[in-house]
Amino acid sequence: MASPAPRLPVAGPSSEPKASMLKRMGGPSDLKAGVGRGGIRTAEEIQHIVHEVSKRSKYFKDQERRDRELQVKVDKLKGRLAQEELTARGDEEDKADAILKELEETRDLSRVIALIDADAFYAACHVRVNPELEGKAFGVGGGMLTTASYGARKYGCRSAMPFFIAQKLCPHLVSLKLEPDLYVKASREIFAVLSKYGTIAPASLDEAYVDLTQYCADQDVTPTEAITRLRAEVQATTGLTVSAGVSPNKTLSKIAADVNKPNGQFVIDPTREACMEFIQGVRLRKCFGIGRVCETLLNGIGLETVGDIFRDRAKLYLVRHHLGQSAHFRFLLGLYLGLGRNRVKRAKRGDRKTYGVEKTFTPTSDPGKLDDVIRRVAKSLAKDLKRADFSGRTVTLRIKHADFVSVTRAHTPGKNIYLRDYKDLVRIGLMLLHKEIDERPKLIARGEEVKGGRNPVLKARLLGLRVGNLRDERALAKANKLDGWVRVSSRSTPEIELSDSDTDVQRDSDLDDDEDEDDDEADPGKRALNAVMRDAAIDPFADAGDGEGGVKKEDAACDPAAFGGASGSGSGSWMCVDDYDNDAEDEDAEVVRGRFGVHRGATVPKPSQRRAQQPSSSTIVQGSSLAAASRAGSPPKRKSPAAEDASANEKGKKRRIRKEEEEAAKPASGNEWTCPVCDKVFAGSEAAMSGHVAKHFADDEPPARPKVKVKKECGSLGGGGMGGSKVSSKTKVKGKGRKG
DNA sequence: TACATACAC
DNA sequence: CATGGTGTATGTA
Repeated sequence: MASPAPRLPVAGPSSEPKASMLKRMGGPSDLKAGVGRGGIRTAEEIQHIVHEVSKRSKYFKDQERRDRELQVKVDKLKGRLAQEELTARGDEEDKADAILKELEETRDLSRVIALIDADAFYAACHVRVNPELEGKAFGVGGGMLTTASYGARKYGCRSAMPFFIAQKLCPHLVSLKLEPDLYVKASREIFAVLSKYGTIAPASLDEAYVDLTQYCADQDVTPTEAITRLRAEVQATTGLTVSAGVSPNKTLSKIAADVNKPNGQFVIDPTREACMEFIQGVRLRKCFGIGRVCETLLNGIGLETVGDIFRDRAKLYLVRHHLGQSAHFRFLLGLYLGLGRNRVKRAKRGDRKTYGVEKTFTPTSDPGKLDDVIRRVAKSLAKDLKRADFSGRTVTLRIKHADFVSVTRAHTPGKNIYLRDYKDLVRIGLMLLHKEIDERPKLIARGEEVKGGRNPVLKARLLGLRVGNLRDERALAKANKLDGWVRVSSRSTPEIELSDSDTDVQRDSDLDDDEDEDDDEADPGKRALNAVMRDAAIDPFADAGDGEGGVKKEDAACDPAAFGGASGSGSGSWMCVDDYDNDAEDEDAEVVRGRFGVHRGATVPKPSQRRAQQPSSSTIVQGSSLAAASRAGSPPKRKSPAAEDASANEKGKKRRIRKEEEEAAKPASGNEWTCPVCDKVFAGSEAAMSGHVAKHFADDEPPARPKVKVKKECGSLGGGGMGGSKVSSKTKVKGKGRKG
């Protein structure tokens, strides 16, 4: 901690901003954002402006809190390191070297993997349709910028930046409305071209991995020639430019794609030397899976680049159990070696684990408004589940308090109770929310810890629901050779009546007017596109089981084609399926695999259960039991708002709450649009849309022969971490279906 | 199972 | 005035 002595106050009451905060608030030094080049404003200027505009916001305060907590972590880590060094045995480097040697043996330079990334994709899509925009400074999206054109980036505007801040940086900045159809169309065009060069794995609307190995062999061309042709063809046929990175694995290609962006490429030769040389100087933050926290921790003990991992391998070894998941020792060593996964494979329908919807609104404490948000969210989620034909056992409520601190609360009605209907979701969502609201004052009175400040009245800025422990109704139906649609849609409805008497659901009808664009029949043009995409994306039989709805556990456990992905990453990981290719499949190798095909640590994740494997005879929802369970757990009736205000007063807090509530619970940003594939509504986020729509593309893949799925694998690194994955070695399922 | 955190896009 | 939404993975209890 030793924070620097305060400097002279600069304009206003604020003291000198901390460097970590400047960085946190998205200064141009954020390496991940890849800013730089040809800026009109200096980095300092941008940071200063952003800081000035941000510093009094609640968001900023929250970021400061996180920053402090992170500093504490760093200090702790430093302390541990110092302590470990006192008792070090001196063989730490040897230990690390032994692992390096082990990892080195898994190196596979045989494949040609490319990562293609469109340049300022959303902005480019607009320019394509409206050439006038060329060179102009504009942003796409309302409240939050989804993308900034290169013209705007020169001023420091970046994606994920709130528009009002971007405007401070670039006063003449223009904001364009999101037009999803535009992006989806362009994306499909791009992917269509990519597919001509090999199998692809979309990571988002504008990014995909392509396996060029076969293409290079067939055409007898070098990787450089292949990627040159590919990029030229994309530009010629779509009018959009893309950047690319090519190397023997996804890890390196991802980083390489950034090197000559925009409209450039970087190819790493398939030699150990080239791979290692390339990655040595790379800043840790540039590596997939190393986020701000991990970077900060590593910086704290003196590492800045990938090369430093080797230099400081003894240090890393000493604190290997305190690095957090994202910086797992083996993962870092693998990174240093330039290893990475090299299989390009699309995710399947069955890989999905949760469905969720969340909504931000202007912070409110009004119980009625909060209830309404739950209803809206539940409605949207129910629609998603129905359309996708999934149901789930666990419902998780997320509450983000007004101060940006969030909590989650989950409920699983019962072992065999699978939910998908609106009323069930609302009931559970409201139950969880009310419990939270009601418990809060008690906890505070008792002096216990609570998130979101000490006010007994809960004030939220976001509510969301997520359903997990999914079951693929479609696969199930198919496996049972039943008429899935009939069975599914008629089943879960009846028990709803049981809940109709519940006080909470009475106002469901209110909902219908106020929201939801169920108007599937709205825009004819959009409808046509929907149809096309839906057909392509949601093959009713895809993944439904090839006659085997469930996968036997043993099979699943041994499928090397694990769902791997970069772990920690959300949608990203989802698409990056696979595992580091390694043909040396023996027991020993198994112990060694993990994120890079290397298993980290001693923990071997257990094969996760296949959800489609439950006996189909179970009903989707056992109506009466659900209703009963729900009632049993239902919280006492809530106090009136007036009573809650009274509590607030006790606490000494004012009642200006009233005022705020007037307009509360309105969407924070007016920017809403609908996914052309499934009609899901978004609030205006490039990433959300990207991740979401890309999944439809992922689903697109036809069922590969009898396939076994696995789960767990993933090695990841990320965020959370990386997990180790375990892949078993023995079976190489290259195709043959197995199963008994 | 329940919850918190980290990460990606 | 003011900072999103969807999803995955992991550790820990």
